Amino acid sequence: MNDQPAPSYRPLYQQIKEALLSRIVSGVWPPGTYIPSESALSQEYGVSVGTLRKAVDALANEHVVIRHQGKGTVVATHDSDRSLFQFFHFVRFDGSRSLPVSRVLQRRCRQATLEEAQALEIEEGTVVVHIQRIRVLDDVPALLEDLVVDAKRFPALENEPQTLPNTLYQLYQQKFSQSVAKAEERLLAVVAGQQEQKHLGVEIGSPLLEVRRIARGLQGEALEYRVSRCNTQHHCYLNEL
Amino acid sequence: MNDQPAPSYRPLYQQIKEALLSRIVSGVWPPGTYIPSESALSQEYGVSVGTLRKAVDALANEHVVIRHQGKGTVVATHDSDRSLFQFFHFVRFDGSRSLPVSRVLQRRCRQATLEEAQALEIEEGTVVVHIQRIRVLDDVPALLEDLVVDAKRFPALENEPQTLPNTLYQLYQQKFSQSVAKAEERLLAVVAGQQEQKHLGVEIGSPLLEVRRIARGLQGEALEYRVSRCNTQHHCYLNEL
DNA sequence: CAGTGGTCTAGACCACTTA
DNA sequence: AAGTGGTCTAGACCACTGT
Repeated sequence: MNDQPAPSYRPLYQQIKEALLSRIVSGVWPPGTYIPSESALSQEYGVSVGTLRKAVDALANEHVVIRHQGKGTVVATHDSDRSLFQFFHFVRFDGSRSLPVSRVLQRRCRQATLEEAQALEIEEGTVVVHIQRIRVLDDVPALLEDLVVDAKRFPALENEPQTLPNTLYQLYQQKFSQSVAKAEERLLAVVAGQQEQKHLGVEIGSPLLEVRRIARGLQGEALEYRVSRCNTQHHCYLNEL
Repeated sequence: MNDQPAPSYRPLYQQIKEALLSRIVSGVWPPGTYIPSESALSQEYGVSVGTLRKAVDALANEHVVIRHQGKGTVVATHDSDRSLFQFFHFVRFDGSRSLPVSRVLQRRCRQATLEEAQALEIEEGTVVVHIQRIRVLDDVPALLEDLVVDAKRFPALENEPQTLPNTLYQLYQQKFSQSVAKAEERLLAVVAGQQEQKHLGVEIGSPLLEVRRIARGLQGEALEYRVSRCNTQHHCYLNEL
């Protein structure tokens, strides 16, 4: 997405942005910690405050850090209110948000299918952790989700405590040091099968909204491939352009 | 969306941003024209170049203007490549874009339904122009679109030349001085009916992706309400987060 | 070459948070 | 009151576009 086309000239603030990012990625500044003040950082890097600000601005725009006037700049966590809905677009028809409740149906290791391998940019047959869950919105079982992650990147995820947190990305961040920073979603319409009939309470053949998401880390690595099938009788997917 | 909560303090660059915007809205700087240089504007408003830049930056971020290094800053038009795909999210499954070709099926004036009136923020029964068309992607009739606009805002739209341009928003801008700046889309899954069977060549009861879009002008006024039903056999809706 | 936007500087002051 | 990010200034220089 942010491909620089053979730069030949690289603005200072971009170099500093990457320097800061590498300190976040490497774990020097874990999520939730306040990074040094702008004046301190500008001195450390030997640049003006204005230039350093542009670097931090860029990170703030990508939700990697969050600024708080008077307090400081914190590395973003997936429990901060703001970040919660960057990846969750299902709302009531009037546009109001509703918090999902999750129930895990299945959790096991297996080999990646071709589709999953391509999405995760790994070899077909690589061992992945597969989790299936339903998500309840306003007491309606609205989504049936299947997601896979590379087992090497998330060791022993299948043995995590029985009650997985509602926001899985928080778990990825806290237990596996993997922060989801962006994602691509492909949406299409499909028909409900037996599984959806059973878990979502819809009739076989009824239309569902399918969302295929590739979630990516701070440096664009594919972390998770997720397929959600949603009953859009009571909720819809909202996108603002 | 950009609601300021009783500011009590209003940064200079925001005031200037609105001053610039009002000159665009009022037609002093129509779409496609280059606005004065940053130094000229900074002198006119009696602020520093840096402050004026922040104002223009804000407009550029909202795609109201487009900067061109070495040339100047131009008021955005709907034919500029960049702006074309802000509102068109249908792609092939590999993510590559494909240009739509449109064919108008119907065009007439009638009274707004309740749903349309609410979307357009007008009274139920107000006269609207209703256009129905199909859009072909890669030689596949992929979308069936129904859209309505307030007839008062778009006088005699129903009498426009038989061959409406492919990008309607370009027409809105050139003939009616209405620039679409942002939009909200609600996505859900529906089943195909007779109309979709006839025009999209899908079977009755097969699943379709329905997109309900409210397109808004530079100041947030609802300009158009559009419902698209898409056959997602060969294309999908792509969203990057 | 002149003119544009893009980067960078050094410093002042303001608004907000915390102690 | 001290420290943070947010605004604003005035000016220098760089990269890109036209003529």
